[in-house]
Amino acid sequence: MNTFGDKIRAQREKKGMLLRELAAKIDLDTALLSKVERGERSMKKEKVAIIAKILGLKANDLITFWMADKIYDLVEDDKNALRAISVAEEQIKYKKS
Amino acid sequence: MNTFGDKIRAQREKKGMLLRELAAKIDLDTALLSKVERGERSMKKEKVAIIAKILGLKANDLITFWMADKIYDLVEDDKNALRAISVAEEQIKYKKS
DNA sequence: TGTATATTTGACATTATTTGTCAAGTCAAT
DNA sequence: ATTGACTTGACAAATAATGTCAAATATACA
Repeated sequence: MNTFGDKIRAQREKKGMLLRELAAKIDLDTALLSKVERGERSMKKEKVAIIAKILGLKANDLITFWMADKIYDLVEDDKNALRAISVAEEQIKYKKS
Repeated sequence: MNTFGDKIRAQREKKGMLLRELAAKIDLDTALLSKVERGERSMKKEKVAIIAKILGLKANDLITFWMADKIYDLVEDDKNALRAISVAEEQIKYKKS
């Protein structure tokens, strides 16, 4: 799953921006950004808000997709994935209360 | 959050097993197992099924808690945690279909 | 065709995080 | 005060994540 990469690629192209242009703006190697957009690599969380600003996307949305991809990578090959997600959700909800 | 550690400590004590006994059986340093039980450290996923068998717990349940803790650690300090979990859940469900 | 530009690929280097180890420490019971 | 069980903290080793570069590929088009 690569929601995050898809989002930024779509928005970058919508803005008519080159991969290397965006890479330069966020101080990331072009090759790495290419991999991030295709979901082959992940990028550091602290760059997500920066890229959101440059692309004119909501930082919270982009961070959400970034985290969702991380969660997906963590559990995807396990049959207990949905149960684990559900337990984690309860833990978060409990913490909030 | 430390569901996994709590589960194994509770079950170990229920069985009257010493920390170092369990540690020896699963080939883990006693100090490390102590930290795992208290949630200060995580253990490798491949040891989870082994420890489940020794303690007489269902491996799938223990793995589920182990993963839930991992997800929790990943998102806990972010306000988008619940949204991210929800997106990941959809991704898993979508993949299955 | 062939050249220019954009992106991708793969191998490798660097850095960060996780996992493991040990010695010394605490604590409770005797 | 000695013993046994566990904990703590500093450090080491192993693994994973991130970054870099040069070469490969692809696409447009003169």
